[in-house]
Amino acid sequence: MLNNRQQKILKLIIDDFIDNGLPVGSRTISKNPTLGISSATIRNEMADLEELGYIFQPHTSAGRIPSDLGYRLYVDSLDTERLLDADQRVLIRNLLLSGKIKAEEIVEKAAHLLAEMTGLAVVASYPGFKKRALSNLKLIKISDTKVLLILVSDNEVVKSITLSFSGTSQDILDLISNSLIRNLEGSTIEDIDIKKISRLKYDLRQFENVIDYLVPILRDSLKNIEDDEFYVDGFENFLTVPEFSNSEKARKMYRLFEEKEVLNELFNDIQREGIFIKIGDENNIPLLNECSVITTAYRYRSNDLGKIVVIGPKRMDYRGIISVVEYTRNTLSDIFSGIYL
Amino acid sequence: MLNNRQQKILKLIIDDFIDNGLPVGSRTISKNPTLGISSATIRNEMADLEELGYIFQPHTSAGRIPSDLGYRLYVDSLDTERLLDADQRVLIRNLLLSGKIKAEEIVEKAAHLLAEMTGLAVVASYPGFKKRALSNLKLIKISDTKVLLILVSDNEVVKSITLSFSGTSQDILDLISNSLIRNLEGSTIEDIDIKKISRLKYDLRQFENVIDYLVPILRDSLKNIEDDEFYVDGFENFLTVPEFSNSEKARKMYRLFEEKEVLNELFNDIQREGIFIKIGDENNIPLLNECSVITTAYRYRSNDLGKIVVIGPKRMDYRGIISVVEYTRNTLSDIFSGIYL
DNA sequence: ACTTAGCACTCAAGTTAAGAGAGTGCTAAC
DNA sequence: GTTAGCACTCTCTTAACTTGAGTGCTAAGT
Repeated sequence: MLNNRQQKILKLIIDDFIDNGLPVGSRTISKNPTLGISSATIRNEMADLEELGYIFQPHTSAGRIPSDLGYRLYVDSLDTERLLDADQRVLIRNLLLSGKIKAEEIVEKAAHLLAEMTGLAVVASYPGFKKRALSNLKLIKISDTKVLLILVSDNEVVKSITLSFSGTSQDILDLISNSLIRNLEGSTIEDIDIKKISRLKYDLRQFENVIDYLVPILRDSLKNIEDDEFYVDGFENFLTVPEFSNSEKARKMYRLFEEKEVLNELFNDIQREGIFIKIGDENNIPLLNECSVITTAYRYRSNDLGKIVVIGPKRMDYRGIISVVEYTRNTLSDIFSGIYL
Repeated sequence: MLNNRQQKILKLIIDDFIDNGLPVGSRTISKNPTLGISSATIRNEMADLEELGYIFQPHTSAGRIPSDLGYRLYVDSLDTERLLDADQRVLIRNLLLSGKIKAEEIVEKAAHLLAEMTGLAVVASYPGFKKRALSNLKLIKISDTKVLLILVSDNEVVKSITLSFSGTSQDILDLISNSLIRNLEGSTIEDIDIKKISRLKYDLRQFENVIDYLVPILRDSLKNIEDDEFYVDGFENFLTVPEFSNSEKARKMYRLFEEKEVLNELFNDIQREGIFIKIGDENNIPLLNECSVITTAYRYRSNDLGKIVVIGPKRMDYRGIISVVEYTRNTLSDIFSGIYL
């Protein structure tokens, strides 16, 4: 489609625009020594590139700005191999490994780290909870009227739910907990149903009335468990992007990161481990049509995925960001595959 | 100090400025029928009010704007009795009582409600954890290498800490949990020390080596418990206040709400139940010297306080906001004193 | 001793005009 | 196919001018 020189010019235009944020003129490009052609020639090429839809002018007599299509070609032809230097690699790995015990905290930390290193907004998730098998469970008395139900999944996620449940001692709760986990262990959390819970009765006939009281409460609260936890970081970075410092847009953006459904929509698209980039209008969420969204997924143990989304203005340092995201993704996969233990 | 008419004029100026956000001129005030004096007279009075420091001009030939001192007098002489109508009272009470079991969720909800009703930023806290007595405790196995320590305080706050601790069965953890709670119950959480933990040994001689391994881990993790949990809501409201839509200020404000130390500083001033207002430079935190900060505390049971802070621009509807804050505070106090049970 | 009409004055904000600067497209020559 | 040259276009900045809201002060009225 594009000849070599056109590609080279397009790349120079986009590089310059990413650096400076101003429309790029023919003279600027012509100064590049590896090209050795005059601005007039560049103008001719630019006219062609514009006709093909890769760049456009914000107004007559202005330089050129890359279109979504232009960014697309640019991004697709980027070579990001081994860009990160050893220092940065060590930094990322050390920070992710430092002092965190809980898997979720590592993911949270990764989101923070990415936000800081890329200067963009980041959302990360930890593999879903409901589809995992239950590995432990405990009922803990917290007051005369309340009991805490703790659920532990086989990927070490812990969720707790407060139940309204009165007049039982911790001793009885311990017995019930033991019986429950014996009956439920290994079921996926979404598969726990009233039938399985009811098996309790056969174990603990002497507490039949307590259990009759507990079973519906348990069932209802299990229904309300949330699946994914999102870790959001770096929203503040949007406040300094000129494009978004407009107060109404900033407010909408803020809301975006607070709404679980939108985040879910964003995450549902991610099904594989590679790095995927959606530019401008390629995004399904209208609010993001001035943004680029970089997504990836890290492998959790062997068969589960955690997801990462990086959101920023279309004008971003794709090369640098892709390599940071990729290395962070790989490091998380490594950590969760256990190679650092 | 100020005669009746001056007070009346000052109030009119501030009311108008709060409504419109523009410097208030003498002609505007003179139109008020209850005053019946000409703009020239008002100008004279305004000159006096300015000399006394209650108002000032942003520039010569502009109308007047209230100074911090002016706002102070205005706020001190506000009468907020019974401003909230029955509908709003019912709304607040019902929302706070609806479907929430966990005390912390009620506080979180209250912060959200306040943010929505006032259009300002809100931070609320739940009574401190470390000074409370321990009421329950449980160790739960979450993987081969990790154990979750659950602590329940006598005010029903639950904290969990993940410990690196391997090679023990849930059965043994249950025994240890039982022994621990027997030895520690009633101690305040900050008073739990290695001496008290070590009593375990006498109870469970058969697991001495497990316990020797566990004790230092427990001690270290108890040190790292965080005291207060903050619920922040309504930051987004700052994005539409013209004064703060400046990107750098918005960013700083965002950071403010993320930094626990700053929030702690804000909360430490609150020691009593009444409504307190700090206007502009009355605030110790420099970033807030263009803001008014309204603080109050709700009573938790009989001897503990939870705190509420509302932050907005100095130009806010003090009357309305004070009454909403006050009613919410009272409702929380009522809920936690148990009168709705 | 207050109050008020009147007037000169000030300042911010909006409007207009001019000019500089960056960049383009096109043409004609190389 | 490339390039120098030139007329043209559009944004952005600056300065000058205008408008309008509001003030302070003075002098006359109550």
